[in-house]
Amino acid sequence: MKQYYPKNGRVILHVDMNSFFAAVEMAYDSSLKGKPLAIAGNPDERKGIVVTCSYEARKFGVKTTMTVWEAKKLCPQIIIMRPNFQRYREASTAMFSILRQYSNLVEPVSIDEGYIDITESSELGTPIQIAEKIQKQLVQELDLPCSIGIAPNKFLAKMASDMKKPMGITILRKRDVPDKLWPLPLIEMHGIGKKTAEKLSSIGIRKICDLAKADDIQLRHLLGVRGLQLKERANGEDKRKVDPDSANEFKSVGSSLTLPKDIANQHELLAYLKKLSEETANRLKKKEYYTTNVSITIRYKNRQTITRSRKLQNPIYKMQDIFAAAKDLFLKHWNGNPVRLLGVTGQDLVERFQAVEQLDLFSYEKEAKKEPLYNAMEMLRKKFGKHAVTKGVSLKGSSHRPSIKDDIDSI
DNA sequence: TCTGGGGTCCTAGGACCC
DNA sequence: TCTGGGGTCCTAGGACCC
Repeated sequence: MKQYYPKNGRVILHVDMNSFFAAVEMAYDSSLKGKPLAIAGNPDERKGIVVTCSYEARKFGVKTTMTVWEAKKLCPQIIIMRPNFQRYREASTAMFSILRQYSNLVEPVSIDEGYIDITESSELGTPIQIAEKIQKQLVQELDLPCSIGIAPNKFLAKMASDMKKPMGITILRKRDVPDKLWPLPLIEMHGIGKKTAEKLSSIGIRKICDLAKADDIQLRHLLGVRGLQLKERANGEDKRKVDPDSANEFKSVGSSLTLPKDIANQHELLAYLKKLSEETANRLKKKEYYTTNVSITIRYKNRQTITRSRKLQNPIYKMQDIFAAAKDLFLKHWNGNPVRLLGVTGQDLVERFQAVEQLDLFSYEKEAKKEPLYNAMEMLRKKFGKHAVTKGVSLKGSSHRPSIKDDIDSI
């Protein structure tokens, strides 16, 4: 049994739930089982797209991101449901708690997939036995199917889980790479999308084996450092660790909406912007984050999309503050044309307890503002270290901070 | 009858400081 | 008076993923 757990290697599983949203609905209502089912974000046939569909629907050619009307054309008897995110989150939580029975090192990647480092789990069986147990348990306890990849690193595990669906278990060892990975077209590789595949195709790189043997200088020129990283992956190398904490560390939180129709009326648009600010504020609150950068997205009728952002002097979390910043950006950058989509996002997040420290600094700073500047900075450095002064707050802007709070205008 | 909503990471240029 | 170059921050946009 020992040979499955090499001394210098790792054993990583990638668990990928099969057509997750549709499967959860089927587990919830067994009368849906065996039927073509699609989950679509918007019931409106014109803009609604398929988020997930059952394997029965896939037989008709229905695919993710297809519009609802296209799906209905291919499969007239298809059942369309709106997503029940609460239901999916609960199923996801239950799924990950099962995975954690097999190792502490579980890294959720999204609602329906994650990595498990089972290098230290040899007492539970061979990697294949563990994968089989997990698969069986997920079906027995949650009635949910999955595919599992087994490999010495995350990239290969991810590629492996994709190779057999649904309910597959695939091993991809380093020595399997030339036979199993290299023949695949580049677009199948995790991390390579349409644009990158096109770029690489222009220099004759079309399969993963071409990338594995590609010239470093040429790759760097074409794709920057990312190109070299992709080449490593194509050779089956990936040193990224399975990090159980990564899912808790948010970089941004936002909310966006494709409007029911294209809108050019400023008051209507501001009303939507306010709603989106509220949603963003609620989500920040739930996650216990403050934001120090507000960004807006405007997509016009012709799908041209711009993002505009503003770094703030102090962390904010209230809907009114977020809306004021978003409104300001919007009025400054909207060109007056009909808008298709609006979004509001908080970036450069700080955890609440850190944000409170920073807010304290601001009040402290106000008190100290009549003091010579170097003096105030000295005091802050003494209290919080250099990092807090240079990274967290800017003394320079304190005397004329944008009066966001005063800028609120009811609409 | 076209194409959602949630994210992450990377790059590049300009401003500014030393 | 003229000169270089490195480092960091901010902003905008692109590509990718589920």
